[in-house]
Amino acid sequence: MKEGPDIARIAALIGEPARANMLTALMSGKALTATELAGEAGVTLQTASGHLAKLRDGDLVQVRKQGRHKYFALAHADVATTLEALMGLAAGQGALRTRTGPKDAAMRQARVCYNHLAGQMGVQMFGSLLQRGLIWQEGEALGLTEAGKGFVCDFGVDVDGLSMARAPLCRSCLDWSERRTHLAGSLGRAMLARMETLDWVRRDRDSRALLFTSRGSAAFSRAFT
Amino acid sequence: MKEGPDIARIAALIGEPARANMLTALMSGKALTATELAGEAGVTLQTASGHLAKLRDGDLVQVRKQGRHKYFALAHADVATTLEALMGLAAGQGALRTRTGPKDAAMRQARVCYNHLAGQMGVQMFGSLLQRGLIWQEGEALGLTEAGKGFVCDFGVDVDGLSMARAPLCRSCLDWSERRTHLAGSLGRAMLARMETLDWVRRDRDSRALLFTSRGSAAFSRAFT
DNA sequence: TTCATAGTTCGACCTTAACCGAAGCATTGA
DNA sequence: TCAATGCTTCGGTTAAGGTCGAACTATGAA
Repeated sequence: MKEGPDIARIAALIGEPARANMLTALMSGKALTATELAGEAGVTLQTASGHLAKLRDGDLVQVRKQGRHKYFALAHADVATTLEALMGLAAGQGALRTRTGPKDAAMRQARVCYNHLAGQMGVQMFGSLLQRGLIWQEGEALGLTEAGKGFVCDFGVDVDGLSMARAPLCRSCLDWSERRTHLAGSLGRAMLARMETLDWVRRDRDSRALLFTSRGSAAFSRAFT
Repeated sequence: MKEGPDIARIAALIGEPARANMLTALMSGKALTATELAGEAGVTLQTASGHLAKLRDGDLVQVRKQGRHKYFALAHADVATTLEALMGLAAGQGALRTRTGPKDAAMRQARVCYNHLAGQMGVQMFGSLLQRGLIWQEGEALGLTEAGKGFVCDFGVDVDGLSMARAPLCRSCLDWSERRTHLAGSLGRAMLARMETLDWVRRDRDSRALLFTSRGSAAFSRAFT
């Protein structure tokens, strides 16, 4: 009856609509201020403040103070993974919030997950890298091969700089729409950033969807067949 | 503000202590009656009945009627996966329900997850099978190689019978204590069942812990080095 | 200093839902 | 048919917690 970790505490934390909206918004990977999150959740600032304090207590979000702003972000990648798992369950039973909006298709094709590429394109990239022996996978563990290191360098990402940092280079993340793994970790983040620099892809103003430019779309399928 | 699947609905479903206890109990893979679940959750039968109806509505559990009993089980493996993810978060922040009990160590070493082997031993078995090329993994997809088929047959599991069924043979499942993948799916279930038949391992009466016999422990490490 | 903006705290409402007692079905067994 | 058991439904109570207005504390800018 009372074995294992206390699942109810954090599930309840996520299970409040206002807080769930905030967390969903933070899945974009961007750090948002309390006021912005209040807007996302559709509550007043006071209410949001209370919620954010609870999320903080529960170690689901992380705060950075900057001047008179407070920037909130997901505490770590595991939180994003868990949220995706929950989305998988919710989507599986066809319980999309309202009707599936026009953005839904775009979201499934490509979107930002925490800070890396997810959706069909994300899964495609992951599969391509794996098949060509540029990354290896063993259980949950994931890494870049020597060949992969070369490839990523050519792509324009500073691998050595990334591997110096203490954050894991490669991480796997389960896609809620595709139910497949895609590439997360600091490399996943860097790859997406690089694609944005190359103007392959642009972020949608007010959703997590990613819009590939026609040039980017062609280049992407050439690079990750 | 309202994009993506409705995460709050099911998180709230899980986020009620009584319901969370029931779901945790069902992680054992055993189907339990309403009365048993009421006991697990520490509520009266009426209350439990209400909770179970909600879990049913939310497609988290599955019911089978048998005589005047109603047997409840997790709806599908994805639910178990999500629960494990939540446990990972909860355990990560050191929020074990009470103090870590005496059973905690045993649980981490070996326990039943839905219906297959989890914990250190589960991860060890998975790693061994993968390294010896008996199973292959690509993204979330997982399968048995030809060599693996032979191995499993020798072990005493009827592979052909399993592959006839429509349930997936191999599935990966993330371990909350080890943070690594272990083997789920009908094969994972059959492997555990076989080990029980061989009396390598016995189930703890009232927890998810698995207790290896001394003979079984030796045989296990010989089989899955 | 004075004003404006970002965020927190307090207090009072109010909705929601968990809870159990009691009565009601349904299935089984005598 | 009658009793026993397993589960569900109903009603009323209670507790928890989300909500916002208003007052308060920072930080920054004029």
